[in-house]
Amino acid sequence: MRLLLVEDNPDIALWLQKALSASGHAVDVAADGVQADQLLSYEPYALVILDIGLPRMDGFEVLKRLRRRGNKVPVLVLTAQTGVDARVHGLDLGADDYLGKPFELAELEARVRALLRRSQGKEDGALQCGELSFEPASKRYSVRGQPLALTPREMAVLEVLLYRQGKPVSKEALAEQVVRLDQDLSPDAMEIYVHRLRKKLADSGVVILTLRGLGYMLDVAK
Amino acid sequence: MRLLLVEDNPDIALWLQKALSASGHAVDVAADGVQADQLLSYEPYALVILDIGLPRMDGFEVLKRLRRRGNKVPVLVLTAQTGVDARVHGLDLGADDYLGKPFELAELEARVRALLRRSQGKEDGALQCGELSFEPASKRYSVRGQPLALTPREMAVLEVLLYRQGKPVSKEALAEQVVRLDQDLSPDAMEIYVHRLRKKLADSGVVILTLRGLGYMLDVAK
DNA sequence: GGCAAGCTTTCATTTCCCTTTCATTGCCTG
DNA sequence: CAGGCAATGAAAGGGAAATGAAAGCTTGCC
Repeated sequence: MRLLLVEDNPDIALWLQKALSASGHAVDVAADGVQADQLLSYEPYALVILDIGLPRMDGFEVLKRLRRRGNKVPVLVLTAQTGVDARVHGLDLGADDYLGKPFELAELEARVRALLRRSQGKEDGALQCGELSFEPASKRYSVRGQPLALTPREMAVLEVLLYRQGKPVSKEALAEQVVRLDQDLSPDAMEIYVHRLRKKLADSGVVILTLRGLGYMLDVAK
Repeated sequence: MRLLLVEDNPDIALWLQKALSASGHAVDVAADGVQADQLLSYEPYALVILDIGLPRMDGFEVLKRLRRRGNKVPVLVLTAQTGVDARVHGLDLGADDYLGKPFELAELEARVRALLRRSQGKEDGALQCGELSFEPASKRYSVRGQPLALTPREMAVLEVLLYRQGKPVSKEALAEQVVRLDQDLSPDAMEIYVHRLRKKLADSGVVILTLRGLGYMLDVAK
């Protein structure tokens, strides 16, 4: 994972950079707020470790500007200020975690792991295939940002196909995933849903292929 | 929003429940740690207010178990212990904010608002959607500056929809956020509130869409 | 060609949602 | 304390969308 460490004290910066590199991360270091702000506006990072006391632009300002640009990257704030007010301030600005100095290296590493894990977990929230994307949390599909109106059954079928994109799914398997155990549904009904889905997905950059005798497969259109 | 208040002192519990209910929240009360732990494992809350000194299981343990289950609900910790150690302990366990006893009611309410706002990923004080705006501090809705007359239930429903604007909210989820545990309300009643809200929001530039099978969604009118 | 698998349309049924009505409750006011 | 009023939510009827069976048609494979 690629991290940005924003820390003006060269000793601490070097110490943390070494430790985090040893954990297998790629660590960039910014020594002041302006430099951090610039890096963050065009480089993609998986995590930011942000000191508050910085030359030229303080950490709160860096954070505020970051969030104002709509960047959702997880931010771990480091600070010597232990007051609740400072913590509340940081969290209100969109920090994801907070660590007061001095801290144990082990604790920092644990929090970095936790934040990365959490943000990775969020990403399995957005399934994509070609121009089609799916948000499991809200059960919504969209094509190039345009929401796609699907019926519940259609959503269920498409979801299964999406999770197994590039792999064939038999009609029987589909039927089992789509209805509850206590219900009875002929696998032939899948043909109807696939038919309706194909119409609605006509210009979505995604197609449902038929693999005769095997089932259906979601794939990007060519 | 539906809150859980965990407080063993009946006087304080009643006082806070009344105050928070007056702010338009649905407030359940748990009088000991075990009860709180059980409620938190199967009821959805938007916020937890957690006293530390509790019978049967202390607040730290409740918090630890809550986070271990992966529950991310915001937690505001109340405590008579003013030491930094206790505070750090609570925050390390995953508390989101910290308030020492005694406290002003106004401060508690402010922190509750801040946590609710932050947990929804919003940064502005006033929630907005199209021409409709909502002031959390005073619980007032207005359209183009004109105040909107809503009943308490209508406000509660609209608030939930507003916090999740652009995302569908099922009737069941709505019902759970709008009423307390000891109340009984059929999800079908949501249809009535939505119906009444739609009439009152007729020319507000905001519509409540029906996503069949999914729920309702607040969106700007087109 | 023949057959099986899949495609498409039709349509009755079911499910979900909208809307109105009305009994009940709690609060305000005289 | 009575009467009025607003809020609430259950019930029921109507209607639109979703569903899935049936049946005829098309396509691919031998």
